[in-house]
Amino acid sequence: MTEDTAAPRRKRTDARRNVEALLDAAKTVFGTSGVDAPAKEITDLAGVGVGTLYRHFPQRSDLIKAVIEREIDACAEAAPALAAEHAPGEALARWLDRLAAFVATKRGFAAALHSGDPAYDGLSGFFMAKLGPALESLLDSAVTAGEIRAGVSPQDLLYAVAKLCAPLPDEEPGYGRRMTALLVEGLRSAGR
Amino acid sequence: MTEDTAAPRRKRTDARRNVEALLDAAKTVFGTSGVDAPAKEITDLAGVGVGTLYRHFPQRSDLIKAVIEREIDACAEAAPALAAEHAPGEALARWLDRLAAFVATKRGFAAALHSGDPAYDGLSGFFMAKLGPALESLLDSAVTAGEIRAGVSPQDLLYAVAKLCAPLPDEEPGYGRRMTALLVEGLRSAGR
DNA sequence: GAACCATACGGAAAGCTTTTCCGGATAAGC
DNA sequence: GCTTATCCGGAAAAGCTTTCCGTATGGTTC
Repeated sequence: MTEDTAAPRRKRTDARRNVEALLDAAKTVFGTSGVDAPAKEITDLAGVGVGTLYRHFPQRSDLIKAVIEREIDACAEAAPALAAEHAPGEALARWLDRLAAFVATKRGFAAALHSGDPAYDGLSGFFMAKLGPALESLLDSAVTAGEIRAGVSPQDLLYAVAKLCAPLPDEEPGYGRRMTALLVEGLRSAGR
Repeated sequence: MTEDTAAPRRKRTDARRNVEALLDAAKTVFGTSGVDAPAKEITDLAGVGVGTLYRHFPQRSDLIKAVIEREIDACAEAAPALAAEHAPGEALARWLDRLAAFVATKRGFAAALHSGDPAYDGLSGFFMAKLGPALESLLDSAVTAGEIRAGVSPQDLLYAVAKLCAPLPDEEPGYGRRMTALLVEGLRSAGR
């Protein structure tokens, strides 16, 4: 039903450029001032008017979603490279570490996920859809190589890491990683 | 340094009544419309003007914090009763279940905790301060009774349950509890 | 390379929410 | 009952997101 053959027109270049500029600016601002930073700050950094922001991202949450989805994509895309460069078990460990770092660093991600705002309902689905296959492939390889016990669901592991590594105000550093390790330990023993 | 002896005057009764009404109304509204519900909705339900709300809770987040802290208190206070009525291991299990239910049910709690807003910085500290001792006592009893292995830090366990049970949009029901069980499993095996 | 027009831009204004302010009310103490 | 510190209520201020629309501009066509 999608008519990709009859593409009527290409999107204007300035429009595409502005979208990129907005995403870049938003990523920066979210990093420095948090996801609650006023939209003005983002448009100023991007050198663009507010109207332009809302043309491309009708709601504020759309921009946040887009920034996060971009980073999830980057995380998923890191898997093949790791699989090619390292032994299966090592590749899995490194990827999980990258995931943990992403979740721990991007405070806005945890905030959006737990906000309860319906606008972000699709986010955890996207997270799962993109990262699930990536993790599954790494997991399968590790299991096949006998470096990891079978019986671990990629879905469960993904959520668990995402949740455990979400940063809390005054928690000791390294908590997320420690707990993740403990969880994997549990999964191994639970695997019988 | 606190001069509780020289209490100059008692807080007016209507003031205290309004604070209670506001907390009750807020709890209800947060439950039905979420923590992002407009303040107006709360003051209307409490039968009070906005000015009154802001007199007692200078910032919106103060009200949210107060509601959450109230529930944390209730959770902590449930521990002694459970300890009195059940065997140590059972009491621990039931209390953890209550904690899990609290975290899973009160979406606003997870949202506040992960929001990144400095206004909620003290919240995880309060959570730990109130619930840590409660859990520690239950844990100690269970360990002493030989029903639970030693080597589990109350702090780690508390945070882990809080994080794992925080609800995500489309996650399967029971995930939090399943993961918590897995984690305890891991802690047991890690206890050597 | 000029003219046309669909598409995109910018920023002013509207719409909501939170937060402040202050004249008027009312418990508490005498 | 009178006094006074404290509190109440809601109107106004402030701040943010979102809408709107006249203007500008990239793409296409001749």
